[in-house]
Amino acid sequence: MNILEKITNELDTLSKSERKVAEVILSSPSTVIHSSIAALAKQANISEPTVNRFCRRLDTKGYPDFKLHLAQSLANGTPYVNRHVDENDTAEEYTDKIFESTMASLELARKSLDPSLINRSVDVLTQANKISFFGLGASAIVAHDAQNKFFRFNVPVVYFDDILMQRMSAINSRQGDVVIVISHTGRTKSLVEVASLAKENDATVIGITTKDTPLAKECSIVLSVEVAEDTDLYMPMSSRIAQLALVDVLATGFTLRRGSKFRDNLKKVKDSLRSSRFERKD
Amino acid sequence: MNILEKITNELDTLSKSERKVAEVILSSPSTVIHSSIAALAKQANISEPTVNRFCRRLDTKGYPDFKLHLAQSLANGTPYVNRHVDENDTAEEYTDKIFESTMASLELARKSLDPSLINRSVDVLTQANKISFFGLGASAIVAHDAQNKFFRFNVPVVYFDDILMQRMSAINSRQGDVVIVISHTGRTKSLVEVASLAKENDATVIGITTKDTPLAKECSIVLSVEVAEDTDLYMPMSSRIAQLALVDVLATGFTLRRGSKFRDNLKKVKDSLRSSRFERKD
DNA sequence: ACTTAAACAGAAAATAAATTACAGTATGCA
DNA sequence: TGCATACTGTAATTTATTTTCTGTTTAAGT
Repeated sequence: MNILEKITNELDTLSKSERKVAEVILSSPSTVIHSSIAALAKQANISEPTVNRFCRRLDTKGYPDFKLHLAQSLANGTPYVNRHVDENDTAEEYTDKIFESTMASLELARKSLDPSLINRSVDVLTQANKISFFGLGASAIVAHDAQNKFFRFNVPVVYFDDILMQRMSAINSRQGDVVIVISHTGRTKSLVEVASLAKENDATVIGITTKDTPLAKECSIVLSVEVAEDTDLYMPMSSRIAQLALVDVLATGFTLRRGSKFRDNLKKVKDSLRSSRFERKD
Repeated sequence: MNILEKITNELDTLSKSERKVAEVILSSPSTVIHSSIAALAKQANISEPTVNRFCRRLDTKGYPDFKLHLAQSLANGTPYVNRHVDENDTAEEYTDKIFESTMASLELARKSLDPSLINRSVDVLTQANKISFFGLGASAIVAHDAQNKFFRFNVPVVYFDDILMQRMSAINSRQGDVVIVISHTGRTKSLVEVASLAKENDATVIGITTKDTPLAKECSIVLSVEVAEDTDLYMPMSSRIAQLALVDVLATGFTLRRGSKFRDNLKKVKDSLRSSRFERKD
């Protein structure tokens, strides 16, 4: 649908010169929609017919038609593509890029999720005797957040970001318990061990991780969250946000499954905070 | 903004022939974006220059530019809107809705941010002697995450989600210290007090919060993150994700400001984790 | 009702843009 | 090494858009 995504997807089927065109377009799509084919060709240092061939390869009728598609893709507020931050970006530029990349990652994550697995996870969670969330580093934050959410449901829930506590907790788990292990890489040794321990003790292990990883192998259910690599600045960025959104999904699924009476509970929890806050004047 | 609306609005300022053009366009805009100026002129039974004049009257540069605007208007308005989860949604439905709402919130948050304030915040952060992140509840997670990030920069950074520790830390702050206080509502009493204490002790207080709130009043810099209300299920959802994205922005700004040598540091931090992970086979 | 200026509309010319046809060059494979 | 296929660019062609200019209509003022 979105032509920018399409360009990104087909980058490797393009020829050398066509890729130059693609790069120019991806780097500043909004400029391109106001350029003639000649201007774009010059920008990319290639000839005009190459631009035309590029357009056709993307199943458009020609350059004007391509621009139309591009304009439509841009119209949706934003091109949600991963755009890399550049050394000389202004605050506005890097802010935009980060937000856009985050949105692009969420889009990708959503597509990679399997609803039937989410459904099964929610099943398992609603029937759990105890729910544990384990994560380390950036994923610890996600686990923490998950606890914060599920705690409101008045179900037994714990969260640990300490590997010893995680091990002890895993060893004490039993059938009917659900252990959710969160790790983007799926390769953190101690977490894989924890998952394995929990599994040996008959807990249901749900992994929020990347598929085909050592951790995924230890899980009863793998909720695989695909995320464009956060290579840029050596920090986990999009991965944890996608994981958090997934936690929201699970929590929402949980409340829906529990029915409407249950939701009154949530209101009570929320209302309990009132006295800790300054009143709103309006 | 939307050119179709604009045409409708300006119908009466148009001349007779131009109005014919307008009518043809309004009656089937999607055909028009694939028509040449000649085809459209013929359709409306007027001459080509008239179409051109019509386009200019709508503040476009000419016919091709007009088509671009039209195409954008036709593109599905806003793709990412807040869609409320419904009682009977399937897993797929509520997953999609939550992800989309999250993306919509990010979009909104991005628009509401003032780049110059981000720039100032980054300035202040790079020159800080000490950086502290404070939050409670869902915002504690954001503060925790922020610590996790800034810690990698090898700068003195602390995070507290305990109100006593926050108070003590705030009282011990001094000029040159930066205190970042995170609260979606901006009305949590103890956090407002902490901000106030820090301010009295000459720390620079940056608030990640909503504008025009008691907390915002206590801050030297307010990074206001606008978020569509999370009323649905009585849980903070989009707000914390937008805050996290903002933390990413600040962290990124920080590394950019510090220059390229500095980034080698980050790589070292990342590499230090290697031995804790299972090797990748590929 | 007539005059005059302004706005309007279209024909034709000029310009600009996009596409095609073709030819040279590179690339990979036998 | 030779052949075939796929790329790429130049130049020619076609198509599309814009400008200029001229005749016409419209409206305001006398």
